[in-house]
Amino acid sequence: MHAGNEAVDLEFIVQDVKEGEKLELRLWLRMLSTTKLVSQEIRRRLRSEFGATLPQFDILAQLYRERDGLRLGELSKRTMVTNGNVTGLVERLEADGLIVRETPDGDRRVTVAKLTPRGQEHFSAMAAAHESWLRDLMTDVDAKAIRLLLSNVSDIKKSVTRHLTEGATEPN
Amino acid sequence: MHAGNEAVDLEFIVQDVKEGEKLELRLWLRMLSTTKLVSQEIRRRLRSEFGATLPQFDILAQLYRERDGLRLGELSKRTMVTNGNVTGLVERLEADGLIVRETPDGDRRVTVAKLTPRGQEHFSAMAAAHESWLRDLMTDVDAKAIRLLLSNVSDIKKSVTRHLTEGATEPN
DNA sequence: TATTGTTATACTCTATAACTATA
DNA sequence: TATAGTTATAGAGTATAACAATA
Repeated sequence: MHAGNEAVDLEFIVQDVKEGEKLELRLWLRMLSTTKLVSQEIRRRLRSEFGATLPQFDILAQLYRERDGLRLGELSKRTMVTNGNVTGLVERLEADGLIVRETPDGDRRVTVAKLTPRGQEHFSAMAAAHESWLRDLMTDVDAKAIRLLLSNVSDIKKSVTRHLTEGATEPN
Repeated sequence: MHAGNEAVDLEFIVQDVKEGEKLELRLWLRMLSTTKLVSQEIRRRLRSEFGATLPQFDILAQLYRERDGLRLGELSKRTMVTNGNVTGLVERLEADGLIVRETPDGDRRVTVAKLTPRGQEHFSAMAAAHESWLRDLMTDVDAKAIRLLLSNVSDIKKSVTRHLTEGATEPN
């Protein structure tokens, strides 16, 4: 796919320099395609085996770890889904009987969503399957690399978050 | 949020073991949330500054690097978008005057999509902006970590791909 | 007035399957 | 018969903004 042998060394150098200038871009594209690959598979399985979508799974996961439930605004922040769209997601999950909405005494503007017993059971099964899918898909990656990735991906997230929040609040 | 001090050590150990058993899951969740964070920002900027979506950007990027264009089936594979949906994406881009569809002589079933001159110009500007957004967002991550991530994320992708293709073809 | 959610809207993406034209 | 694309359909997600109820 590349040019003849005579030019290999030069090409290699040139390519290396070029790549060195776009490390962030290359990493992003690689993360994006990898995430897309895995997401599509996970979404497919969630739908066929549990009739759920990824955003729904995300909502349930948040509520599963908060037995007392979460206010919709908080749910919105944690899932990075806008308020208006959280309403729609929560409505579908409520229609499925997996969660309920309650208005606590004291502040009637507030709505708290929490899992029903059936929702807990259902999510528990989903989470177990989900975890085993991932273990299976990543089985060739050694634990050391995963630990490293965990920390490095966190660093990326921190960097991005910092730049986004700074940009929003107009820093010094 | 956690129990009293007496139980701390035990809890710590238990949690460590638990986490040790779910490294893949934790990594996936972290990658997913990071990707979502970045994607939302990139999508927002692509839309507001270029009136484009991420899947559209992806299509254009593929065509940009193949001056002679690509058959829609190939485009479908590379972007991980189904044939039918590629048709829709390509139609919108053609309506915007960024690409054209042509049927080569020889096999009239085939459709090749390629960038128009205007599409090349437009994408060139998008790609430059895109690259600088990412450099900016990831600016706090050092080059060494990025190089490491590049290789490790590749390993993940390979592992996932292997397991998906094996599963599909029923291996030995 | 500010906050919490809801409603409304318009688009795009996604998945699946049936279908047409060509080979 | 197999292949390349298209069409059709249904359902969700996403972003934005206007709105109602409550504080």
